Order: sequence, then structure tokens, then C-alpha cells
Amino acid sequence: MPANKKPTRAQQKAMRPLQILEAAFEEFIAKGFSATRVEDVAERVGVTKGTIYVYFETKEKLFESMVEYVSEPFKESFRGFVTKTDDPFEALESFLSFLFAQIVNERRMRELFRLVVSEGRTFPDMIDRHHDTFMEPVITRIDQIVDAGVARGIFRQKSAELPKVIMAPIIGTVVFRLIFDDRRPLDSDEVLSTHIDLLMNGLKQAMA
Amino acid sequence: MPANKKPTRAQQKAMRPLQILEAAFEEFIAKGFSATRVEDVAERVGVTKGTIYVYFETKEKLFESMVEYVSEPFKESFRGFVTKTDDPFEALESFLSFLFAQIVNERRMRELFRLVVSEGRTFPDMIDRHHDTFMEPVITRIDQIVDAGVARGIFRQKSAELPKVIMAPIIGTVVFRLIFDDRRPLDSDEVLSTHIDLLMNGLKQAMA
Amino acid sequence: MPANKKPTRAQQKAMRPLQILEAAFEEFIAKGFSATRVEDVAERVGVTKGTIYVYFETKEKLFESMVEYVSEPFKESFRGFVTKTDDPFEALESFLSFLFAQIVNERRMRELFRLVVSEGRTFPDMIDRHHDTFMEPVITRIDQIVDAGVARGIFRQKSAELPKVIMAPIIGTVVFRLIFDDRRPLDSDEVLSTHIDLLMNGLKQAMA
Amino acid sequence: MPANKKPTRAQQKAMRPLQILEAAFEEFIAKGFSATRVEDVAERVGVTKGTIYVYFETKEKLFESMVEYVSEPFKESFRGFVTKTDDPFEALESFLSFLFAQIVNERRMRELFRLVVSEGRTFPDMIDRHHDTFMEPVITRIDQIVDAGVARGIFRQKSAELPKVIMAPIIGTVVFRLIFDDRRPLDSDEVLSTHIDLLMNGLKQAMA
DNA sequence: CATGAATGAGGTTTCATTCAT
DNA sequence: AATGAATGAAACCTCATTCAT
Repeated sequence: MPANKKPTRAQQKAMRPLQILEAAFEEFIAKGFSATRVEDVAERVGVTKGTIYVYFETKEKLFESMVEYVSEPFKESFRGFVTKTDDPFEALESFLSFLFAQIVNERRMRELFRLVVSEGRTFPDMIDRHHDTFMEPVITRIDQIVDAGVARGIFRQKSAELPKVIMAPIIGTVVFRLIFDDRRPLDSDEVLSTHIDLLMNGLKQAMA
Repeated sequence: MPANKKPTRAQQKAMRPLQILEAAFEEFIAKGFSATRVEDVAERVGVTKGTIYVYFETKEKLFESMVEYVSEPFKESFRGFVTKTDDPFEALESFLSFLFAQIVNERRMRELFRLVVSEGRTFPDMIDRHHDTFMEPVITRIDQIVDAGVARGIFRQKSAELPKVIMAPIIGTVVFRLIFDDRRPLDSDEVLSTHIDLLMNGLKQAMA
Repeated sequence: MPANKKPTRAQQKAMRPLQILEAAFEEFIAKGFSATRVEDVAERVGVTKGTIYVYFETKEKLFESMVEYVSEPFKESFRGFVTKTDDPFEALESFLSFLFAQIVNERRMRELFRLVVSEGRTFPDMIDRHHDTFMEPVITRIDQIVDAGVARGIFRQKSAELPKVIMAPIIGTVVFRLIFDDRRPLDSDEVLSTHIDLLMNGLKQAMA
Repeated sequence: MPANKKPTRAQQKAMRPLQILEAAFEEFIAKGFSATRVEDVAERVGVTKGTIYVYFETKEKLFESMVEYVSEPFKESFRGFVTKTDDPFEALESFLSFLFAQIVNERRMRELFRLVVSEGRTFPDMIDRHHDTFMEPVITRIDQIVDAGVARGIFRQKSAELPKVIMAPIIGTVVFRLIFDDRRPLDSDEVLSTHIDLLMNGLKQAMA
């Protein structure tokens, strides 16, 4: 069963948009929307400029489709994430581990953040969608876990911004890695466990 | 003591570079390096393209000078920051308050982060300088405070990444504000006090 | 006698070129040669670009074939036109009525004129053919009628350019309709009868 | 008093738009709007593409400005045209001579007609303006002359479309020259005098 | 110092045409 | 016969930069 050297035309056609989106991702995160040339994307795929326009109407549409494309895996795995425990500590730890794995340690997600920060002003829709499908659900989930902990007298009365304070180190770590990871790598697992450790103590302490 | 209605021509002349840097800042943060036109900067100042080139050799140099320019105030105030207490809790709280005031609540600093994230790949020097004059000193200072606390048996044994975990929420909050503040404003003071509160409890707990 | 619901595939096939020529006509008169896309023509027929090239080698050839195609009906009817009278007045009136019916009041012929005017410089052959198969025969026929009238002492001695002067209002009316008919419709019948009336009097008068 | 070899920069600047409009006219009439390249216009002026865009925002705007520019002389001379006689025959003859001189025998005006015919569908404004500033005033003037003649019992009762019938040969002759003049030149003066002669007889006849 | 006309390289997009299926 | 993916040449337009005034 030898590997298929040449894909059929039908296979080729089905793959093209994906190939282009992959290439677009790499180019856009490397140079930003404006400084990326459509031709760069084409070259990376191994086709000519015109081919890009067979699949995407404009550079803007290509960018937006690409953002959609790289956002999908997280949305998918978030939908599939279920807490298996009733213990608020374990629930929080479990969810934070999940977020670290899916966001901090996923290059795609880290770079997606770069784009949200850098191109958000030019693509407000992206911000809205990112908020609605990412930030809002995540914050809400944290909120629920904290609420449950508070209701059961395990966590202390929460502050209004507590969910964001719990979330902030994740965003911070993402950005830290985006900026400095090349020269100052950071031990993500250590950061995660430290963050959790701090949180567990910080939240529990109230009960003392 | 007459009000200075019109600056003299000499004063005007001396201000030109500053005006240009201010204008450049606004344009570059709004559209990014690549999408900003030198003419946009000129228009904002009220001069013509050519004038920009009287003071700055290239668009790149203008950008770099602008980053330098908006970075200065933080460096200045950081140099002037002294801890007046020996108590590690107070020292940490004091320093975090300082960072919130100087970074999270300073539009210039927030937007500077946007540029570091978005243009860092194109301007590696900026990243290096930002690391050396901003991140490194800040982390070091946190480290010192934590070390002091540990040495005096007030804080528990610290993790290697603890300073970054303490710093991360600040970066995270900056980025949160950069991205969502327009539609989901966040109560910075509440975030600060919650963060400090959590930290105090989290760190102290070790002693229990 | 069942209605022919669907043409057979063979019939379909035979019709393709005609359908394409029809579509090409509509597109070319609407946007001109250069601004018309081969794909527009294809879409109008309901096929894809490639199909056009099955029947026509290039866009130019398509255009030329189309001009040929829409010119045919006039040539046909002109060949079939016979003067049934000996009276020069009646002959002239009859021929002018024929020309109005076939040219001024025929959308195809009017639009053909638009193409001759607009694309003539790019397609000199079209001009030549239009001259040889249209203008020249028509002018000649007018000339013959006038000659006959002069020979029989009914019309006055003609001017060298008289046939063109007789013809010019027809072209003028065509162009008037091409340009302004949408907002300033013109009563073709009234124009025809006025033109004839004027001519009859103008030509006859000489004899007085 | 030697000729000024090099115009000053100020002179140059004042002339540029005119030079460009002249060049645009020649290019647009030769190839039509769509097939004309901005670079062709630039080359004809002896500057580069970019220079065109210093003076005209888009190719469309350039086209429209050019139409405006070449229309002006006729509007000017039409405003200056006054009939010096009370005799309707003379008035009509005088006006038709004027129109032949200004329209039929003016290359600019002839070619303007080509553009109206060929680009009218793409530039409806041009049609409107051409109607309002050219066709309508001319037709109105003819109408007035004819009315005066009828009122004084010199011309017969006019037909509703008579002014257009009087005007049509002029448009027809223009178009004839546009299309065929290269290979079948036409004697404009002869056409004019024949047209006038025919008209005079045709109109006067009523009195008999 | 300041201007702004001019440049020209380069970017996005279009489209006639080809060709494997 | 018909398709439509792919090409690549070329068009429109932009903009950093220069330089004579």
C-alpha cells in the first residue's frame, strides 16, 4: 500500500482552501495583515497569486476566514470539556489545566491572540467574535465554578472581578510567550502549578 | 504675567519633533506600522510629508524614536520608585499598585504593549529593549521582594516562576483592556485589590 | 402536435453557438468590448467560461462573429427589398420607410451602430465590412432613386452629397435614440414622416 | 526676447492638469475608457503613472474631467452665438452653419460624440450633462427659429419632431465622419449647403 | 525650515486563456 | 462537449522617499 504520490484533482481541490488558510496563518502572524503580501501566501502554498483569489475574494476575507479557521479547534474542545468533579478546587484546577493546555501551550492560540491584539482595531468583528466565543464563555465558566465554591462555603465571598483575575495570568502568560519566549523561555507547567497553588491557597484562606 | 498665547518661532521649532512623535504614536497604535502612512502623521501635526523627513530619516526611524519617546516616562518613574517599608506584604502591595497605576491605567503604556506584541517580530530591537528596560527590572524587583519575604519566613518557599505569575495578571489586564475595554470595561481598581488580596492570602498561607 | 417541451440534446448542441452569440451581443453592447468579461457572456448563457472557448477561439473572434451574426438579418432583408413602383417619390418614400423600420426601429441595428462607433478603431475590419455591406449599398440605392428622379425631370439636379444628406437623418435618429431615448423618447414615425415630407418638398421644389 | 526654454515650476504646475487632460482626450478617444491605460496617458504627457494620480483621484474622475474640459469650448461659443437677422431663413442658415463649424468640423466635438455613444452607458451623468448643455439648448434654438418662421407665415405648420429632423443630419454627419471619414471622406461644406438648400425648399414649400 | 510635485517600486485585484478531467 | 482550477500578464492605485524651490 504505497503512499499516494499525486492526489487526484478532486482531492487537490478539497485541500486547496485548507492549504491556503494554513499558509495565510503563518504569513499573517509573521508580518501582520498589512505587511503580508498575498503573493507570500501563494508562494508558501506553491501556487500563484491568482489562485488565492479563486478561493478568497479579497485579502480581508482571507484574513477573516483564517481567523475563523484557527479559532475552530479551541471552540470544539471547549464544547467537549466537561468537569467530572463536584469539588470546586478540583473543578478549578481541571479547568485551568485545560486552558493552559489549549491556550498557553497551543502555538495557534497564542498567535491568534497576537492577531486579536494587533489587528483588532482594523477588524472589529474579530474582536466581537473573539469575545463572544472565547472570552465570555471562559469567564462565565470560571464564574460558575467560583460561585459553586462560594455557595458551598469553600471559597470566600468573591469579588466582582475575580473571574478576570483568575483568567488574567493565562492571557499574561500567552502574551509573555508571544513577546519574550524566544529569548526568555518560560516553564509553562511551572507557571500553571504556581498559579493554581496560589489560587487554592488564596481562595481557601478566607475560610480560616 | 501674560498668558503665552503664541509660542515664538524658536519654541515652535523646538516642539516640532515632539509634536511629530505624539502624532506618530496615535497613528501607529491606531493602524499599526505598515498601514500607517507618513502623510497621516504629517496631517495630524498640520504639516506636510516633507517636514517629517526633515526630522526623521525614514518611517522606521520615526517608529523607533516614537517607541523610545513613549517608553521614557515609565522608565523615569520606575527609577524614582522606592519602597518605603520593610514589610514584604506592604512592599509587594506598594509595588503592584505602582505597576497598575503606571502600566494598566496609563493609556500610553497599554498601547505600547500593543505595539510590542504586533510589531515585535518586525522590530526585534524593540523587544530586546523592552525586555531589558521594562520586563527584566520589574521581574527582578518582584523577585527581590519575594526573596526578602521568604528569607524572613513570611512567604513560603517560592516557585521559580513565581515572579512571572505575580506579574502575569498585570500584562493580562493590560491586554484585556486593549482588546475588550471598549465594549466590556473592567474595574481596574477592583482587579488590583482582588489580585493583591488573593496574593496576600496565597503567599501567606504557607506559614499556616 | 405535442408541444416541444425540451429540445433534444442534439438540438441543444446546435443552439449553443447561437445562444452564445446572443449573450455576447447583450454583454458587448452594455459594456463595450474591453469591459465585457468572457465570464459574463458565459453566465448569461448558463455555462462556464471554458464552454465559450469550445466554440470561439478568442474574445476578439467572439466579438467579430457576433457582429456578423447581428448584421445578417438586415443584409437578408435588404437583399429582399424591391421597389414596386416607378415613381421616384414613392420609391424614395418606400425605401426610407424600409430603412426606418429596419434600422431606426430595430434595437439590434441601433446597437450595432453603437459598436461600430465605439469599437471601430479597434476593429477596422468591422468598419470596412459595415461600409461595404451596409452603408455603400444603401447610399447607392438612394443614389439610384435620385438619379432616376433627376433623369425623369422630377427631381432637381442633385448635389454630390445628396444621398448622404438623405441618409444622415437616419443615422442621426439612430444615434439620438442610442443616447437619449431613455430619457427623451422620440416619435420615430413622426420623424420619418417629417423627414419624408421635407424631402418631398425639398426635392420637388426645384422644379417649380 | 528669447523663448522661455524651461518653464518655472509654478508655470509647470499650472499646465500639468491641462496637459494631462489633453493627453487623456487623445487616449480615451483612441481606445475607449476601459482599454486606455493610465500609463498611456502619463507617457503621452512625459510623466509617470503616479503623477496622474497627483492631479486626478481615479481613472473615472480623469475621464469625467476630460469630458468637461473638451465640452467647454462649444458651450462657450454657443453662449456667444447671436442671430443678427430677423429673417427665419437666414437665421436657420446661420445657425446651421454655426453648428457645422462647431460640431461637424471640430474634431474635438466629433470625438466627444464618440465618447457619448460608447461610454454613455457607463457614465450616465455624461449623458445627462450632454443633453442639458448641448442637445436641449440646440434643439430649443432651432425650435425658436422655426416657430418664428411659422408665426410669420413663412414656414409651414411644423411637425412636433421637426427640430430633431433638422438636427439629425448634423449628428448623422458627425457619426459618418467618425466612422468612415478615413476611407470615405465627405465634403462637409457640400453636405451643409445641400442640407440647407433642401430645408429651405422643404420648409418654404408650405407657402405655395 | 518647509513644501509638495514627482517618482517608481510594489501591492491588490482582474481576467483571457489553457488544460486535465 | 463541458468544466473550472490554475496561470500570469497586466491594470489600477498607493506611498515612502527625494529634491527643487
